[in-house]
Amino acid sequence: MRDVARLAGVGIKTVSRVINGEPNVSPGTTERVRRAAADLLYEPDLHAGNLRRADGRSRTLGLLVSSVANPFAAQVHRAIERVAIEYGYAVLAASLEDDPAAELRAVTALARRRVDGFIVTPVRDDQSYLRVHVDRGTPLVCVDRAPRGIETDCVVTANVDGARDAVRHLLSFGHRRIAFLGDLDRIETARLRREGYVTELAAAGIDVDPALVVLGLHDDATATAVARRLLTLPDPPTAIFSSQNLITIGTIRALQQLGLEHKVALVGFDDVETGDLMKPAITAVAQDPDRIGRLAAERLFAHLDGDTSPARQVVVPTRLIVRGSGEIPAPGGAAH
Amino acid sequence: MRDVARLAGVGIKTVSRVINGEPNVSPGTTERVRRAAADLLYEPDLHAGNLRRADGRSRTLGLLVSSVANPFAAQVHRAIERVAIEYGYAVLAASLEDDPAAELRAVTALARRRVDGFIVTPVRDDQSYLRVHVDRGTPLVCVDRAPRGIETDCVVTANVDGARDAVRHLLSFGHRRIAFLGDLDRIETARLRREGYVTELAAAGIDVDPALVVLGLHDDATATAVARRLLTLPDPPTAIFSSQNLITIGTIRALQQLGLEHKVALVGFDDVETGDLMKPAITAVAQDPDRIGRLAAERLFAHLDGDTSPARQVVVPTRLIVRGSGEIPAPGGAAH
DNA sequence: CTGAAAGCGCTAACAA
DNA sequence: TTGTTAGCGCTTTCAG
Repeated sequence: MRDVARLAGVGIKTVSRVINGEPNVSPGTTERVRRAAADLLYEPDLHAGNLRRADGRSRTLGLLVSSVANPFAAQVHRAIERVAIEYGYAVLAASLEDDPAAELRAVTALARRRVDGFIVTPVRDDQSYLRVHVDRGTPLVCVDRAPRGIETDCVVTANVDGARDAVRHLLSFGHRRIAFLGDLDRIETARLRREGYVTELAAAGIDVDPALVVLGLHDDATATAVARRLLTLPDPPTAIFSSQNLITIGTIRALQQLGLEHKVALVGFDDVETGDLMKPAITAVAQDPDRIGRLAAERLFAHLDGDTSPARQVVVPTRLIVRGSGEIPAPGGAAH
Repeated sequence: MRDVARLAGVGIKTVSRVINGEPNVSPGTTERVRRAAADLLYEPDLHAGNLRRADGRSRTLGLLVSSVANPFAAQVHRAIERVAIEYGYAVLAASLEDDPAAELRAVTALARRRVDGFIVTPVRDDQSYLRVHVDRGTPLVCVDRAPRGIETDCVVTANVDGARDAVRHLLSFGHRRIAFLGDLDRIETARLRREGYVTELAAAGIDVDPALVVLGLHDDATATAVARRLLTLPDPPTAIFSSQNLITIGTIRALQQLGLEHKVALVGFDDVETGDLMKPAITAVAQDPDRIGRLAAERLFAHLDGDTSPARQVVVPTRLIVRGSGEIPAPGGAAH
């Protein structure tokens, strides 16, 4: 910057003014400074400026997700990035892979890089440790899962309602024996979807058969094995509600292996891309990652802009996509 | 930091030493400083330190990809992140959406944040503008596409060979009329895959029928329309090579709509997730995003560690996944 | 083993 | 409209 000032024949502060578009610089001077900066390929150091700048903003925000490679998280990420760019922000993203220790490490790493705000998918039992950062003026918005131990804005999918929709849909095709294949129960979304399943069955006056409920699934291979076991039970389910993408894929594989894909109904939570290309096409409860990401980012920037309204939870509705696999009627069961 | 020093009853430099794990601090002092830092919830400011630190490293690297939401790019991203974490690095990612202007904007945004290195998927015709950064000591590695106008390390998929494999596979099932559905020709990977298609046909003594080659496809809806048109030609192709994920999906849809999915062979470049669940299951030339990302990151850190070996291009081989759609023989054609 | 002083690149506050 | 001085939080250098 000093070099630019020297080359332009001005003081260093004038360069600063031009760089930051501050007023009270004559057009001629502005032009000379610009030219000098271009000649020297000068690139201002944002972080150096922040050290002294009144707002001290790094114009960078931190995002913690399950994995940047997870399609749902990646779409949320993209939506956040779109909003961030509008505000001149860059995004530092970190993958947690559902590891509580990783959550802590990532927050520290981002805090040391002085991100202006956090968007976090909670993994730990307790997010109260984040209060320090919020109190210091680094706002926090949670996505996909509600935080615990701290009151903060949060944007989540309508997990319970979505699951109820799925189960109600299956019930309407006469199913009474509906299996539930769920993820690790310590994951909030998994718990809520199971809750929706139980609630909707109860509302229909059906007792949950524990033999048809399997939790703790986390990958498609295990899901396939479990689905195969359920489907070869003496009294098998006539329909399956799979509560997560990989589980749905594993279940489809099991159905195909047993030649049951046109006999046993299936509704998955979280849409399977290319689900419309399978036979039968997959009926699914689709989430709206784009909207979730956008809303989360907007809440974050609202806080950065000084909004101090109380914490609120935004619930983004799901959409049932009817494509075939969920409309297979129960054998001998009541019609639609 | 001053507060921590005061609370611990030591000088500010001693705090710095403890924080950075420098030697020559007595265990007792170290402990007092640690405790004071914990009490005050002190979090060192990485950027402030870099201002004076000899290596001036922000321990942050910049990644430019087509889109963080693109499954291929997201997997590359995750692989890079894994290596980055080993080195104590965080990743600033930006989506370019194949927009040349976005490439420039993103590089500037990251340069101002003083990333220590760039991993870039080139979009523009020319990357020579990046030489400034390289000369200043910010290494650059390109992924997925080769850079132009600058010599730098680069990790890419074996596009030509992969395409040749696909076409050779189809030829071996007696096909002579093989259609090519390609992306925008200005995208390097699209061009190379077409080149592989042309080369392999030529090697088999077959002239390319221009009516069977369609370029400029970028989404599945257009691909569906184009595939339908080709398949309803008076003299339609007996096999299709689709050169990109979305195009493959669009082509499958067209085949299904026309009831031709078991009649016309299909091989796609870039594996379709859940391709094994379709009927027929989709034969594909799979890329290896994990390896690509890992290798790119390793090259970058090698440079950061002082490696000054000349620029080299690393080509990551593809793998043909045989699943069914690619093994449909040509009608009346020679057998396998 | 420890601390004081200088300065990294920049902006705030003020003076000219 | 412009420049000067101080200082952001930290590390370097060097003296104890």
